[in-house]
Amino acid sequence: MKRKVSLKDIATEANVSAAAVSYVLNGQEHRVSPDMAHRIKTIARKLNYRPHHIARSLKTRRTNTIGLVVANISYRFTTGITRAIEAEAKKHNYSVLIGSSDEELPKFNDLINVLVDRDVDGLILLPVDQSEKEIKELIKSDTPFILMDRYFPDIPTSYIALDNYRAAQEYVDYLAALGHSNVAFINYDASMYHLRERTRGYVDAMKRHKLPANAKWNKTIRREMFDDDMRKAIDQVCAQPSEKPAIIFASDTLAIKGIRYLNELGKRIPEDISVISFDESEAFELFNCPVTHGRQPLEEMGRMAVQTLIDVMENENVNRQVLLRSGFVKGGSCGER
Amino acid sequence: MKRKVSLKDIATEANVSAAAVSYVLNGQEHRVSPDMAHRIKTIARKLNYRPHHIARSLKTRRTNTIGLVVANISYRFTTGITRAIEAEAKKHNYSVLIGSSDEELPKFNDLINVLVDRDVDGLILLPVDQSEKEIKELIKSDTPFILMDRYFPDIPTSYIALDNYRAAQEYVDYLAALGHSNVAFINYDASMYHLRERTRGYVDAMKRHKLPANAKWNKTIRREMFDDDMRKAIDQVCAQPSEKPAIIFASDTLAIKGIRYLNELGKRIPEDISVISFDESEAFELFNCPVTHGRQPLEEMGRMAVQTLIDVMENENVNRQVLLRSGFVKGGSCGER
DNA sequence: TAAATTTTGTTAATCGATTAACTATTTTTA
DNA sequence: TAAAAATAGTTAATCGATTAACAAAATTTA
Repeated sequence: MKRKVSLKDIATEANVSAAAVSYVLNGQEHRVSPDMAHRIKTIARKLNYRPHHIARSLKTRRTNTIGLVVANISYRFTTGITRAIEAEAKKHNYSVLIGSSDEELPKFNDLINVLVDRDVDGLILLPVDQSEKEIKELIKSDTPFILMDRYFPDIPTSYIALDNYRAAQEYVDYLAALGHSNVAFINYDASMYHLRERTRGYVDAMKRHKLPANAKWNKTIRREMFDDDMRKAIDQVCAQPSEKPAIIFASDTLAIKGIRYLNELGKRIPEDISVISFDESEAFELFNCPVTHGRQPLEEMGRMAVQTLIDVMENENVNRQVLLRSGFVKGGSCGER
Repeated sequence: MKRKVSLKDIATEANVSAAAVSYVLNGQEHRVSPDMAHRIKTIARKLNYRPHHIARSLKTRRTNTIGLVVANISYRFTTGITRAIEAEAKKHNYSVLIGSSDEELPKFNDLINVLVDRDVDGLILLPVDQSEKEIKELIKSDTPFILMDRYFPDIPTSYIALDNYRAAQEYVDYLAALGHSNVAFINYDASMYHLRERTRGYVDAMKRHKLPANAKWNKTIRREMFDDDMRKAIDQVCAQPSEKPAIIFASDTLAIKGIRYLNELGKRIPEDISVISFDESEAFELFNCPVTHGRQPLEEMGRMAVQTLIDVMENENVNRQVLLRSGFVKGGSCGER
């Protein structure tokens, strides 16, 4: 690649010092005469000057880059949130470096190190299960960061997340209002707080409606026994000799697998069973019945994440916790129509 | 953030010059005595030295970063290829900066400029429709880059893509072998070469089988009239008073929309009509019939893309064109079983 | 009018690492 | 043993931009 035009080239051409050029090109015009400012800007444009970020960063200690560690690049949530974050970052003149932890702690750590090594100015993290220790280390290291989608209530960090507790309650309320009294909840058995909040919301809402939320209805799936556990859970829910049941799936992956098994069993949705999924999925597109599901306010999350991170970067003691309300898309999978 | 440990800190502590430290830490150990090399490495480890990429880049003019411009971050193809590229890039000690053009030419140009401004060492591009001019400019600018998935046969660039011509023929052959003689092809009307190759493959294969590939069967959809054109195309295909037809959709988005409309029409797949999709989609997951589709060799594409780009970066006159063979996943949407 | 202030610049150090060019010492070769 | 070569380092310039500190000239103030 050819060498680019440098500040000095402009300075030479304009017969002034490099400092003057730097001032003019960085909003410090008032330090030189209007004439000179104009001359420099004209020449810069003529030579098609592009500032050399690297050199600037070396001096300013800022790279105008933020690091984003997502849980898995192929989640639907990821693509949406990435897009929103990049858009907002661009507005503030930041680029985004993305890494995917694939939900694995070692990769998560690696990525943080790589990004910090690359001198990102700050980090937006979707922490993986069991990463509390790492997050605490990160606080100590003085690296500006915020958590997103997932967080640890006991660790005082800034975060932007969904109000999962509230969303879960709303789903139960919705099903209860439709006359359901047998509402199952199928969740991963992960220790992640945002997932536990979903279960807590379910349980509390069921109690409030005086409906059962015991082990018969409140199910967990181990990732390493995904298929088996899912089958067992659904078999048990369907075995209850009572009125038409409903299942709330705590994630899209759970919903897809669950609905597939319900299909295998010949259960019709919503005639034989109602279904709600916490997240949406492309897989619902061609399903014979539109699936009622939550909708994460991705744009808003992305926007707030970037804005909050910038605040944190600019002011060490910013500490902001945001819980956003989930949207709710009524399909037909609860027999709505 | 705290100041990091610098080369100089190590030099001071070890009582040697910074140059010596630099040599030792960059595989030039032979320039100093084993003793000293050992002492320096010990101290570097003790102080937890992390090289300052920015400073290094300023001097070496390399950032060890490659830029990737995808067509749309939410395509399934994108997530897969991104993952593959990042993995391979990491092996070669490169980071990846990603941008999404959303199939829009102005965004595509912007992104290239942003990435070049950020001093990426090279670019992997999925060019958008009508971007020939920009690609030619890029060649002139001496920026190392390769094209991926899409390319322009008249522009001498390196590229990694699918053999779309061949894949389309294979689908026709497959349908013909199943006894189909009415095979429709539904494609976008875009001018992009990789899409035209799909149509060309279809037409040539139909001719070879002495089957009709005229306007009745060979359909195009305008993006700006997507729904209308799709309905018309499918209505016409279904209106042909003849035996059971088949449709090959030239992309997953076309397939999803098409299958939805077939559903609306009450057409059963594969009883009333056979369907093949060029690309796979998550949306097929919950469809009542597994959809027969192509499968792009993502890992291989990503690997070859990074390797080729590195070759191009290291050696100006590398010019490599690679056409990979698509995979083929037989579902049941052609009445296979 | 003299002092103080503002305007309009410049100079030079600096960020952290790389590397060509050099020196001094030791070892090898002929 | 003298010359050549290898070994073991160091010095100092450099990458491109930023910015504190300075200085000369012009303008304002008292």
